[in-house]
Amino acid sequence: MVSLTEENYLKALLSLSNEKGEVSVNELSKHLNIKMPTANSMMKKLAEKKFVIYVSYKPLKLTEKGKKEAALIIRKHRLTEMFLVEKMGFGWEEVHAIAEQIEHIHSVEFFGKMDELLGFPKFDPHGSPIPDINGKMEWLSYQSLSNCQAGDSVKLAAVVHSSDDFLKFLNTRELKLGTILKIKSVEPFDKSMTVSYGKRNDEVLSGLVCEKLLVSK
Amino acid sequence: MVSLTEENYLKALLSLSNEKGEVSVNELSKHLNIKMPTANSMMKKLAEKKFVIYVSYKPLKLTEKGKKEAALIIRKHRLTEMFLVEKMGFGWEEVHAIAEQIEHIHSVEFFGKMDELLGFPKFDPHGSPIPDINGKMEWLSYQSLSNCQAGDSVKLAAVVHSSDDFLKFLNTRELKLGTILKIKSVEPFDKSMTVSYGKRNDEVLSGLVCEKLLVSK
DNA sequence: TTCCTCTCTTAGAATTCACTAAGCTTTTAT
DNA sequence: ATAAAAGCTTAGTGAATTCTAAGAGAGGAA
Repeated sequence: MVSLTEENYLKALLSLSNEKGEVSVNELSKHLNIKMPTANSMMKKLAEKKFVIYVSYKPLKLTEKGKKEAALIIRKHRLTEMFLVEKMGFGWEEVHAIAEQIEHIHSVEFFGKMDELLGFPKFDPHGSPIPDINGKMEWLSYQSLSNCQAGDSVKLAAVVHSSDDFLKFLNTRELKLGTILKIKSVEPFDKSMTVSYGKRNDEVLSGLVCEKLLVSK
Repeated sequence: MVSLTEENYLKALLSLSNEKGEVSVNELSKHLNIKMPTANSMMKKLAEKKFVIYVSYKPLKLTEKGKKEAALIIRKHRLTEMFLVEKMGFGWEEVHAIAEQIEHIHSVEFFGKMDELLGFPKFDPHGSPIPDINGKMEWLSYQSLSNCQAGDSVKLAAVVHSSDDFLKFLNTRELKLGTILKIKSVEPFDKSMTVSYGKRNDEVLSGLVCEKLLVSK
């Protein structure tokens, strides 16, 4: 049995996992807005339950069991986001907070039905991959728009760490997943880019925005 | 702020309210599967929050504030049940357990959208009335099938205390809300009834079943 | 190397919500 | 009317999750 609180810790651990799959207690506690000692004792608890490998003064690692558990929660979150957008008419900037709650619902049938009604989607409304029922997730091979050059023509495939405000900003610029961006120029000073897409010509995107846009060629 | 636990107590109090609007601590604790002292101390807490009128050794009463709060939770529950049946393809016997969890989601927009997509339904899949956004609920004027007589022709309008098993039983007999029942005879000994409806003639319904079927004329 | 700082851990306490045991009040039955 | 039964309350406990305060370890700078 995994409590709601434990689920949130597991999800955070997976999101924060770097290439090494390691997360510091410090990072974790900041991400969850809790104090370090709280995170620390929870890690001992999750270690007892074999979700986490905990060694004093060492970074945290999810076990395979922990990764799967976390991926299944992320699956529920992303399926929900997709359902809210596709079947209920919400905007992509509105769904995170609701999915954050619904991801904790215990009902295989409920999420199975969502999956089916959506036609077994592979990605959520923000372009993030939806793990399958076994917790397997395709890792994205997208790159940041920041790493592209003038002259490149790329497709907007996903957004990262998408806050509501950032998504609303993208709405005002009519930037949606699938949009083809032609990079006119890159300003070396602040990494801002001038791009054209759809009916819009020579829109300027700040370096910060470009970093958060993931594209494929 | 009302916790998930408090919400469950409030909902139970409203469901158990009799004509007088009174509920005993004993009833409450049995209904929620908790021990009496636990219910008792929660009642003191809810009394402090002005949801309940608590007087030692006297039955419990919801305040107007408490009734509204409870009705809004029941609203979320019943809207969810309707959504699961109408928009997601669940059977009426499958939705209670899921709605029991989703009713605690905090999002006005989420339930507003459900309501809209459903066309502002007045009743849930079991025939129970859905309270409006202000917590106002139309009280049903239906009567139990048990109170009808041979010769009566009535419409199945709702089911009470509908356990999954009871609803599955109704499925096997093709008994749905809206079905017109013609009462052929009533067995005085055990109150069982012989009824005809749709393509079925002379089906026998036990007294227990008849009690749980609410009908209109 | 030694010290400073950042990070991590331990200890102790608060809150919420559950329990058992035992005492008190009200109702019911004789 | 009184005793037994049923229901209600108080008191003390425990688990889960959070916190603050303070001590312990690790890494970098001089």
